[in-house]
Amino acid sequence: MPIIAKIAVEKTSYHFDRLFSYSVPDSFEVVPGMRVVVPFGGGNSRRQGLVFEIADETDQELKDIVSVIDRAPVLSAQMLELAEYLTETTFCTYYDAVKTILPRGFHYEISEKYCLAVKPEEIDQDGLSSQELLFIQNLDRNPDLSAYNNRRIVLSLLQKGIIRSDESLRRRLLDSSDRMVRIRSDNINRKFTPKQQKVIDLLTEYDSAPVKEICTLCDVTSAVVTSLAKKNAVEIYNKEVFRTPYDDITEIYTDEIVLTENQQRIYDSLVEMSREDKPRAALLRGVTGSGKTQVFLRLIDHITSGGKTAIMLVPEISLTPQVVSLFKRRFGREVAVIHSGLSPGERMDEFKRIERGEVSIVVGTRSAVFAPLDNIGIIIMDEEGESSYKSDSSPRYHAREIAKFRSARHNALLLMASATPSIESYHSAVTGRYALFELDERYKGAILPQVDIIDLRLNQTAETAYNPVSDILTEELRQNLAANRQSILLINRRGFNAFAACASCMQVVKCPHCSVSLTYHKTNDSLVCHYCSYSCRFSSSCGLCGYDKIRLWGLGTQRIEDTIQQLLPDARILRMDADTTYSRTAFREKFGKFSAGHYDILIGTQMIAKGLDFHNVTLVGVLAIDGLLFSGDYKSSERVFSLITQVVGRSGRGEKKGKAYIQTYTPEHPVICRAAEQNYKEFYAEEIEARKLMLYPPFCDICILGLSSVNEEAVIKSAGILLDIIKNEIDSGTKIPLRVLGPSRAIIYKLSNKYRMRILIKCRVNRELRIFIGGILRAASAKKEFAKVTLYADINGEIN
DNA sequence: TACAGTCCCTCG
DNA sequence: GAGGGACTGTAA
Repeated sequence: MPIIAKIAVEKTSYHFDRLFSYSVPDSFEVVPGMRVVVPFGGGNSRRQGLVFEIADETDQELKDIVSVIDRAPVLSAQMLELAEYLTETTFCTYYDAVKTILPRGFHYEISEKYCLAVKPEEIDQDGLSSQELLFIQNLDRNPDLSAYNNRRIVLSLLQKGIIRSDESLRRRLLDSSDRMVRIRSDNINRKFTPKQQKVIDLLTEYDSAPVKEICTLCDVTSAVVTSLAKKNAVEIYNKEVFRTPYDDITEIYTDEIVLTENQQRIYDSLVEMSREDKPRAALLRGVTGSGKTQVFLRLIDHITSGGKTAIMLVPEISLTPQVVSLFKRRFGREVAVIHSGLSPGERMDEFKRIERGEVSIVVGTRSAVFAPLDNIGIIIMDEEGESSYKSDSSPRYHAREIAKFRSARHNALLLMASATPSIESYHSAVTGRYALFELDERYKGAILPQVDIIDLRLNQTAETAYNPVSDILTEELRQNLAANRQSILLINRRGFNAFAACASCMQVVKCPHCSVSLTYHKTNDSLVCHYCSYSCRFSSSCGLCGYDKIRLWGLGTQRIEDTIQQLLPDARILRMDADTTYSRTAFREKFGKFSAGHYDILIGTQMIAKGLDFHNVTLVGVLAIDGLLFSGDYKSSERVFSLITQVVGRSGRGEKKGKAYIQTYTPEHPVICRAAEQNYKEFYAEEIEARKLMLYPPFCDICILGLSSVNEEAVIKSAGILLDIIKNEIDSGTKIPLRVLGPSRAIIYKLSNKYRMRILIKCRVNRELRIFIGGILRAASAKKEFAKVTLYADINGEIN
């Protein structure tokens, strides 16, 4: 009975995706987790696939697997289970799930090339169309000719036997490898040429060696080794050389981590929880600077010395280089680092090191939650409320959900930590689903900064009323500068002015491709779209009314930099935003310089708010945060509270007490007030009431069905059809409780020339609901009206 | 009668 | 997303 393999096939679309069965020819050795090449669809085009299951029952005629890519599985049974979980919860195809888990470097690209199957003079020209003849002529000149655009011609020529396919797998990225040779002991008693014998002698001694080395030692060319390989006397293989990032750290610090009494108490309880050997979840809320990292290090020390492994998730590596180097310094080569800044090769190397069990600790961003570790004892998520843990492109997973799944499979402890946990997580903690731990004091006796609100409507004289930086804050900056201490100013908008508008007709200058206003950048005197990067020369004449009255309004980082420089000409100012700091290295370098005291004032967007310790910063100013409060998303309060708390937390981390000021036009806003008080519990109490009232998470889940298209009519029409499908499904007796809102325009209706609509469903996410949503997506995307429309489902993502 | 265009279905 | 079959309209 032929063996059949159930295979995830690449390049399928969601509405017909599933595991496809193929029969495995006897000559192939195939186990789950291996990648194979299979024929797919009517044209039997070659596709990659990954074997999920092997079964031996056979019900029907199946196509054969064409070839096997891997010699050993690239995904373990547990990782396959994880892939299945991803497809079910994020509505992606099986192969997309595989691609998400495997690093890019693993992906092959199948290129179908063709060559002539007969001699040119033997071609019967009369039997061919002019297009076919042209194809053959081009094939001669350009054998790489893509079959993609000429499918019909290719198929017809294949059928006539004039061309044949010359299939090859092209790997996007090759292993960094050395060609190695090893002896095959069963075959060494045959006769060899003198040169070959020399090689065999050397290899009997060393067993294996790099080809290069053998050739040098025996003074032969690699041809000798190759011919030995042909005789099956030796085997040539590739040795992988591992490139480890952050390898520059050589010294390992092993000194005892001293915990404060509170830290110790929490550590002890967490150790106790981890001993239970069943999945547990805990939330650690610790104010900025309370030394959560020390607790993490001790915990991981404990877990790994017990033979288990650990995953440490951080929101963004470039924002937290200190955490990484801390781990590297403590655990050395036991640590693998995974994040988006790695080259594909580096990523693949780290993946392999983890898979082979060469490391016991993985530190990384969102995708590190897929690290192929075995026997996981603990998963830690630092800054658990950060939005970067949620993927905003397919598959739209949340690292927290994946972490929960994995901790359940491994009976591991999941520890979430933050100064400002997400409302959902804190709710789970106070209602007892997670264990709750709190650290309300800063480490080493440092105290939280005193925070004052500056009401921009008051406190200003007539002349200074329109200054972007208030008199009080200016004076504080001056004093801090005089005292030789550093200051940080947060302004959540890059560029010089926030927008440009005509003073005559009051129209705001908008991006031609997006429904957002353009931001003025002084450096090149241009208006820039922060969403699609469109830019144009600034002109003061209004395109709509013709008057020469375009004026600039609002604040950006550049404007603040200019203003401060004028007010405090002696200050050394560093500006950090996406314009000045586009790379990881630029980021690290700038932070290093500021830390070393080369600058007095740091001005930046939210990228400066997180993670780092500056001991000489004693003043923080938050400018123009009001806009963020009204962004239309139910998470906006949470985001603003967290951002203010984090940036304010940069102040007074050393021995000197810190101060912070929040400039605002809405000083009575509860979120601003609670942030100024640094009172998370009160903020939570107010916010949870609002969520309950408005029926937002955690009191329900929100599923967004998003549609986008360059064709405005198509997107509006398909949104209507989507709503009909949902209504039909509900009428036909679905008992799932849910509320459907919309369709409505996305907050940014037009983005990069695509029109965007959405339908919002308030519901409770469970298996039944996911099947319901999956069914709707399948039903919709199979319809012709959706041909030009991109459709996706996102659960508890940002409402945009 | 031959074909191009279109709709719709399937993909193992 | 691509191929293929069935069906339809149209030119000769």
